[in-house]
Amino acid sequence: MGITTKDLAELCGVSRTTIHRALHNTGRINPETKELILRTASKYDYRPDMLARGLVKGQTYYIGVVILDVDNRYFSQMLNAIVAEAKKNSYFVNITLHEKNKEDEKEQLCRLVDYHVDGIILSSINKGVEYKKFLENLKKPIVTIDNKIAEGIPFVGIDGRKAAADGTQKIIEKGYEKVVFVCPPLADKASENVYVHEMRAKGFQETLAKHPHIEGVLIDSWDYFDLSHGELDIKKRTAFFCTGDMIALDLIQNLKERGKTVVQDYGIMGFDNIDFLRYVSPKLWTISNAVSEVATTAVNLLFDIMNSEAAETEKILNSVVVGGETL
Amino acid sequence: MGITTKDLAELCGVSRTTIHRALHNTGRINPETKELILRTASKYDYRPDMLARGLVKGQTYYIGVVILDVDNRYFSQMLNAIVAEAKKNSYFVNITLHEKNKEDEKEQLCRLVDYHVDGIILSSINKGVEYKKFLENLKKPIVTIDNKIAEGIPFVGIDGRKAAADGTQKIIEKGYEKVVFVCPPLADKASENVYVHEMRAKGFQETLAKHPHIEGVLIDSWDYFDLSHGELDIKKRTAFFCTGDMIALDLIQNLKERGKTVVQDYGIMGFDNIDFLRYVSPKLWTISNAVSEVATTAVNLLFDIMNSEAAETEKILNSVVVGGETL
DNA sequence: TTGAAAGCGCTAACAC
DNA sequence: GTGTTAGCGCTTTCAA
Repeated sequence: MGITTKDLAELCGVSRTTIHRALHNTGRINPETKELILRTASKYDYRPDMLARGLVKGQTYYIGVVILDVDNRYFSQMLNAIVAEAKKNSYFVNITLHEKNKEDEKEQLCRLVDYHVDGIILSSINKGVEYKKFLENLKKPIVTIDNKIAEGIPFVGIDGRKAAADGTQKIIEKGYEKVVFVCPPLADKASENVYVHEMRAKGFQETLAKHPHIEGVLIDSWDYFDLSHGELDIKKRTAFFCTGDMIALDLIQNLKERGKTVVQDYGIMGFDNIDFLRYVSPKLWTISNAVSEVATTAVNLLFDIMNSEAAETEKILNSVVVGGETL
Repeated sequence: MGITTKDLAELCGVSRTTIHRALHNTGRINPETKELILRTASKYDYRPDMLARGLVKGQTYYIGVVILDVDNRYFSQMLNAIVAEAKKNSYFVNITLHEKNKEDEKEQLCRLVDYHVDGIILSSINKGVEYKKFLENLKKPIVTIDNKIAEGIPFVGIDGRKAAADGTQKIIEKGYEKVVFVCPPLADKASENVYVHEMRAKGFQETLAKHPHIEGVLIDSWDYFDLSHGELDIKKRTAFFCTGDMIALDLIQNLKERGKTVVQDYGIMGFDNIDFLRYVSPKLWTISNAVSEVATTAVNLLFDIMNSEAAETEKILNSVVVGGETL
C-alpha cells in the first residue's frame, strides 16, 4: 500500500486529525493548511485504506450478490445491471454463487456479513419463515429477487402469475385446443424454493379454468422431453408453454430430432425473453420479465433500505407478452 | 455484527490471545481451555471480522476482476468459471466493469487496491509499457486475459493467431475462393487495446499469403454490414470469417434481410464458440476459445503468483476449429 | 501454558 | 483552528 494519513501528517507537520479534516473538508481548518495537505496528498498519490475506514465506519460501500450461477438463464444480464447500477453510486459488488446448495447459500450470506457488506441482493433457493428469521438475524439490508422467501422480506420482481395467465390467454386466442405447461418439478417445493415456477403454473391453471373446452396439461418433471412428445396430439392443435426460454429452445431441438416441426406440428411459447432470442429462428413467442429493470429497481430499493428511507418493501414490475413466430 | 474475541475472552475468563490460539490452534494451549473456548465460540456463533483481519494481515481472500461488462460475449461464462474456481479456494470475487473506458479501468484497479484485494484478473482495454508500469506500481499480483498489455505481464489465453490461421485454412479447404475477414476497427489500436483481434487478423493474413489464388479481404469497421454485403461476389464462392460469434450471427441476420442465405449464397465462420450456438441453426462453424479453461487457468496462475510459486508468466491454451453447417 | 501491549489505518469525541 | 486520545476487532511479538 501507499502513503497513509500518518505519513501525510509528518510530511505536513500537522496532526492526523487535521489531515482528516482537510481530506473531508469537515470542521474548521485554515485554508492554507488545507491547501498544503491537499497538494501533498495528491503529490504522493494518497489513497485512503478502505479496509481501515470500513472497520471503523461499519460501512464498506460493498453490496453482496448471492445467486445461483452467472452464465445460466438471465443472471448475467441481471448481474450486469446490478454492477452498473452499483457503480453509479460508487459501490462495489461482491458476487457469490450458491449453486443450488441451500446450506452453501447460508454460508455465503454469513461470509458477506463477515466482510461487512452494506447490503445484499439475493436470489434464494431457501424459503419459509424459518429462513426469514435467519435472514433477519443477519441484520443487514436485504432485497430478494426471483424467488420470494416469505412475506415481509423485501422483494422485487414481476407478477409471474399474471404474466403466465396472459401468455396462456394468448395461446388460446391463437386457436390452440390443448396447452401443455412445462416447468421444473414443483414437487420439490417442499425442499426447494420454486416460487417463480409455482406462480407461473398458477397463472396457467387459472386461465385454463376459464376455458373448459381447452385441454390443459401440466408437466413438472425433468423428463419433459419424453413427456412433451407424448402429449403431442394429432387431433388437437397443441401448444407448449415453457416457464423459461431455455426450456423452450431445448424442447424445440428435441422435438425436431423426433421429426416434429414448430408451428407446423405444434406451437410454443417461452418465458424470460432472454436477449439471445434475436438470433434464434423461428422467433420465439415469449414473455418479457424486465430483467434489467428488476435489477436496477432491486439495487435502488436496497439503497433506500440502507438509508432507511424505503417506503414499500415490495415492487412488482410490469411484464408483457412478446410476439414471435412460434404460435 | 455479532460477538467478538473480546467478548469471548470475558465469557471464558481468559485473554484475547488465548482465544486466538484456540481458534487457530496455534502455539501451546491447555486442551480444556481450548475445548471451552471452542464450545463458547460456537454457542454464541462467533464469526471473525474479516475486515479487521484483513487490515492487520494485509490479506482479504478477495480477488478482483475487471472486465468490459458481464452480459456481452463470453464474459459471463468466464466470470462464472472464475467465481466457481475462486470459491473452491474460499476466495471471494469482487467484480467491476470498465465499460471500455480506459481511465475508468485504472480507477477500478486502484479502488480494488484500496480494498486490499489479494490479486486481480484483468481484461484490459489499455496497453503498452506505460500501462505496464502503472500495473506494476499497483504492487498486486495480476493476471491478464484476452488482451495482452505488454511482455512480462502474466497472461492466459489462446493463440488467436494460430487459431485464425487454422480457421482460414479450413475455409479454403472447403473450396471457397474469396475469404472476407470481419473484425472491429483495428485502426483503433493506437487508442485501444485490440490485441485479440489483431492477432486473429494476422493469422488470417498469414494463411492467405500461402494461397495466392485466393482473394482475401479484411473488413475492420463497424460498418461491416454494408461492407460485407458489398464484398459478396457472384462469380467467386465467398466466405466470411468473423472474429466473434456475435458478429457472425448479426451478419447472418443482416444478409438474410438482404435476401442472401447462408451456405447457399455464402459461407461463414465465427470465433469463440459461445455456448448459445447450440440453439442456432444452421449450426455455425466456429473456433473454440476455451473460455472456462482460460478462466480457471487464470485464477490458478493468480494463486500461484500470490504464493510466489509461479513458474511461467504466460499460459497459452489450445483452441480447435469446431465444425458446423455454415461452410 | 498464558497474558500484556502494541499496532494495522482510519475516524470521532473532546479538549485546548 | 488544531491536537490528544481512544477505539474499530484482529494479530503478533515479547515477557512471564
